[in-house]
Amino acid sequence: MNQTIENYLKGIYTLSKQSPSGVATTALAEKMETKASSVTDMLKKLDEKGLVRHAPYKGAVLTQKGKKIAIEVVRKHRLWEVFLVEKLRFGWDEVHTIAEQLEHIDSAELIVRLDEFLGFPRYDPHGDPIPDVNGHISDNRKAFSLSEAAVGTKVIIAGVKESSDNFLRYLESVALTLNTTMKIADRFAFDNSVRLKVKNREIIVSSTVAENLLVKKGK
Amino acid sequence: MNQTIENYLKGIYTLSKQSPSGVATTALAEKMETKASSVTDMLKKLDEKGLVRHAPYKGAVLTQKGKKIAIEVVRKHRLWEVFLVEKLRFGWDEVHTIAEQLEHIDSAELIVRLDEFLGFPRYDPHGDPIPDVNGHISDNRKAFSLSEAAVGTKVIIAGVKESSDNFLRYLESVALTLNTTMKIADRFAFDNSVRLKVKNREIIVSSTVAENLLVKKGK
DNA sequence: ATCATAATTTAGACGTGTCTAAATTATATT
DNA sequence: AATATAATTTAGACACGTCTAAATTATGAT
Ligand SMILES: [Mn+2]
Ligand SMILES: [Mn+2]
Ligand SMILES: [Mn+2]
Ligand SMILES: [Mn+2]
Repeated sequence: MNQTIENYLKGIYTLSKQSPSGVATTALAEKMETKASSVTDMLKKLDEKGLVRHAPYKGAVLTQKGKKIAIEVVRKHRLWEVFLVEKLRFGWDEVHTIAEQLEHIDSAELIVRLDEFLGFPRYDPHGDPIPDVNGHISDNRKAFSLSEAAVGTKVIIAGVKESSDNFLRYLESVALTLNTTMKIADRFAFDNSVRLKVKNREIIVSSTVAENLLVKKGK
Repeated sequence: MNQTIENYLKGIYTLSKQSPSGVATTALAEKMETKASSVTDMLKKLDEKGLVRHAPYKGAVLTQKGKKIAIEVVRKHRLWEVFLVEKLRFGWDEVHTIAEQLEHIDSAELIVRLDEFLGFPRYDPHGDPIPDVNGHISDNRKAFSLSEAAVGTKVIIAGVKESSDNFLRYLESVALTLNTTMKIADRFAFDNSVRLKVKNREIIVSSTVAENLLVKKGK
């Protein structure tokens, strides 16, 4: 299994959450930073290999075999991200491109040992759940978007919807990092921005930020 | 810089210790597990890129630029080997193929932090010196072959000349691992096999083993 | 239902790294 | 010095992953 194929499978897997009936060629092309015609070529190959079912003009769906590989890649990606942040002290905005490479290292035993070395983490540095060795994903966070949190409640940052480096760096700079507890002080009707109380300080975040920040109920 | 090129440069670098005037196409082909014609093709490309000087029929020599890259790859390979053995508890015979992949991860900052995380190791699990960040290799082991050690002297295992998995597994199975202290009890003239005293036990190793085991003076 | 537009696929090409078979050059033997 | 043999390069091909331009199919607005 090579890198290109693994990256395509992961891309299809990610996009299929939004469009379970079939991932569009154009959407996948954008995700993979390539051209639609290249995607079509690759989908044909993946179909021949039994990793994807590709109905021309109808989009692509992972087979069980393809999904299994995709989830394994996600597991490896997230475990390496934990390693980079917890052991090598990288920031959560710095680990994506490195993990993007490390996820393709081909050694099952390596991942078994890495998992153990890290203490069997359940979530990655962005709050995303780490699939177990059988590919099962259990997300116990009960997370919802900050834009849906009721005014007056306390919440804890549980993850991000969007994990672009820009967004992560913004959050880092205003000290809104994973597991931060905060109180929803206000939501302003005119632009849906949200005022938060974090420890001793207050901060107002835009509706876009609120939309993309995942929280869970706090005490 | 891609994997194939890095592997070729490393291969040329390793072989050039035996033949500094130029690495032969055939030798490189065997090392790279490919055909001589493929090697010729690649040497032409590397020459064009300024990484190698290739005089047709005369062999290949690394340029400064090529040597720099080769040594960086060696540095990364050996640091990852230390990680695998020291942190993930792999055996020294299990790490080569994994490090062969990890050495190509492209991130200078990653290696800086890995080096620090490992406590700036000077030698890898096979006793080979780890080049520093500037590509300088300092080998303070003063190691020599066990086959040259005088009878009656005490020596410490400092490394291996040949690091095939088979040889490493043999050494592991007879508990002749890095930093083991032993006394040269005898060398038998008829086949140059060597009797060693290690702690409370005795073991006889063949001349081939003695030839490929590096030792330094012990107390 | 027709037509314009957008999405997708196909056709033909290219760079990379590899191969086999044939040609060329170096080397060793006589 | 001529010749046999080994080493090396060249010629031509192929799989992979990509591209541009052209053709095809789907969609939705009228
Ligand atoms: Mn990747
Ligand atoms: Mn992540
Ligand atoms: Mn390698
Ligand atoms: Mn080593």
